[in-house]
Amino acid sequence: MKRVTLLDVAKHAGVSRATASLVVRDSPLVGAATRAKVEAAMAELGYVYNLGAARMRAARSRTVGVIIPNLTNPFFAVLLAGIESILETAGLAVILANSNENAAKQDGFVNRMREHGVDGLIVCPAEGTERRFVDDAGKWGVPLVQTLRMVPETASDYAGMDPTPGMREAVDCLVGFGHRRIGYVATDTHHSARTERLESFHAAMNAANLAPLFVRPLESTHMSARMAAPELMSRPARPTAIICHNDVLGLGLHRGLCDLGVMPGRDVSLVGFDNVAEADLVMPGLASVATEPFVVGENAARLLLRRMDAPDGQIASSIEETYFVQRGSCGPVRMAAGTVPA
Amino acid sequence: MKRVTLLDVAKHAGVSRATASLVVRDSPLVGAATRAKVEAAMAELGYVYNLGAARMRAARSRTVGVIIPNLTNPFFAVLLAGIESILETAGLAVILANSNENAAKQDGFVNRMREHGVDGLIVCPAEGTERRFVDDAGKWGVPLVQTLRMVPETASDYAGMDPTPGMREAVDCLVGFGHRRIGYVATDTHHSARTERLESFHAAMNAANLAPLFVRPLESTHMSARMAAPELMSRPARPTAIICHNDVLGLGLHRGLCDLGVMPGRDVSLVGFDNVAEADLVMPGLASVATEPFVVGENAARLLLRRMDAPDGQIASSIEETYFVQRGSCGPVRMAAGTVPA
DNA sequence: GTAATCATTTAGATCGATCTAAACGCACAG
DNA sequence: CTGTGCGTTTAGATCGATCTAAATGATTAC
Repeated sequence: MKRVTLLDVAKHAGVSRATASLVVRDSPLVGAATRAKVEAAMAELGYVYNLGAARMRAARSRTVGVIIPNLTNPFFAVLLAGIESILETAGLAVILANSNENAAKQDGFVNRMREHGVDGLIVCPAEGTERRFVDDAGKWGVPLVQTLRMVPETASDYAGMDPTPGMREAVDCLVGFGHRRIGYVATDTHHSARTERLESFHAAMNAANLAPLFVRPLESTHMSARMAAPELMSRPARPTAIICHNDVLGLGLHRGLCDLGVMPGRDVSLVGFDNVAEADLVMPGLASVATEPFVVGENAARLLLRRMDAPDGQIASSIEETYFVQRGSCGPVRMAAGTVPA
Repeated sequence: MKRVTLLDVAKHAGVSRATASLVVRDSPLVGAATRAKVEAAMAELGYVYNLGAARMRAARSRTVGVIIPNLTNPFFAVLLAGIESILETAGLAVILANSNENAAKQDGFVNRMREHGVDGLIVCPAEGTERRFVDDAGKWGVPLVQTLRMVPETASDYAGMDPTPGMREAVDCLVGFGHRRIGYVATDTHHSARTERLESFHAAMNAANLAPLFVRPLESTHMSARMAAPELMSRPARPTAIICHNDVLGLGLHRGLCDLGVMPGRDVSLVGFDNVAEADLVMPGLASVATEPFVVGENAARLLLRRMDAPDGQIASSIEETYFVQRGSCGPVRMAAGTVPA
């Protein structure tokens, strides 16, 4: 029992192989009667289209490579879900790879994907990705969309978000509550998203005529933030409010503060970033700057589709706005409980 | 500027196309000197292997299809990460699809993956998947591994976990704390994982000579569990402990109880399932039955590799144990605060 | 010196689709 | 009746690898 090929279908339907090929490709050239005959034959024989063979002759493989730095972070998982939903609708299969923030591994994946003949690439670049990475894709003629992070000094389509408005609202809210000693907890990995958020923090502080109390880099895990809480709170100039680069850090710190008996929103105000589902579950709720990773993913996929359509079109980008979601973890500054006077 | 083919490489290295082909496939038949020459030529010309062409002649496509019911659930995302890590090491690319718990969509994906000529399939079957689904895969000769869920009355390799020991420990812990009125919150989707956990709950209760106080199905979201808290606590026979089918429900309920001023671990004991990272962040920590989705994913991938190696080998399965992680959300039963005497 | 063995290498057919360019059938104008 | 145009269909070459089976050359055996 051999594989059913297009030739078998053609014979069974009494047409030529070429005609059968036109039918599977939904060509308008073929007559309605013939199409019906061929489709019947396909159903009867249980024909399965062979994309591998197709891709050899045609250029397209109906396949897109997606490289994500860390699948276990729900934020990226949701981004991926957004990407997948759009590509799926467009009839494109997603070839997935997890770079684990490893640029070398990422290079390997791109090679593998070239071997697979992907029609395009969506990448959230791992830390330390070099310019060459993006340039090469251009040289090879593989449409590339960067998402959430952008390799410095590179030009490609980009789907991301703008932390500025949300950060501004967050700082304004804190300032409105009387906070003046505001610290920032960053990640210890360096990429454009880190820079972007940190810069928007500086800008917002500037606009409020304040200087950041500190910028503290931490490994982006719940545990490291939780462990860092005592150190952050025992500084000589104790912060009255802290903004975190993401909710992983925000939630970890939330718990770390609770461990110390320091109540977020009462004893110190706390703001996260990403507004993950869990931010609304802790007590008090973690205020957070909201972004929609699913939508960013959709945008990235749409940019890629456009690029595949017009490889030489103008470079485009799509930036999602952010906004501040206030919850119990932000409250008025308290002079009383053990705080150092301003 | 045309694509570099194996023939170009062969010419450049002064060997035949066949020899070059042997080199790219790491065949032991080729001499060391020749191999070096060819590899140099490949590097020099910037040759990229064309998997599409290869797969046409050979059987393999170095590609595996993975279908997950819901990417936005971190539990599945981690499962996927585990699968990816093993397949990646084996040099297999992952073609990803998100069924969204939709069996019809899932059928579509399998077709698409057949078109792509995947060498195997790892599926966590969507709710309502029919027997036919698994049988078809067998008929088509596509190696299939089911994971976390198993379509009833089907035979295939399977990587899952056994809730029994963890559930037993959880119930024993609660009973040890004096609890006798124990309720269970299930999902409203029906699949083998739901049944398995519910049955292990019944078994554990039975072993403790207790009857379940109630079994309440809920949509598997934080919000639905949070909203259900008042109803659960205002029942005529008020539970002193509740076990939840997963941590999404557990965390949602945790928050819902806090909203009511009912303190988990003091006023009511609460147990979740999956032990997601966030279970340790809420206050008090959510006790949970732990499973390692990453490991289950790895197991699934390894089973598939074995199956691809030996298509006619014995059907195998790999079951991860579970264990109970006690945290603040479980504590001694309190007769005082508004509880109905046993 | 010839034959047999072994490790390498190769020519040519082949996988299953798509492409190109030409052919076909039919209608209609001249 | 021939020629032109249009919508449909087709033969045959082609994509880039792998397979089979045979050829090659070096080494050892007799």
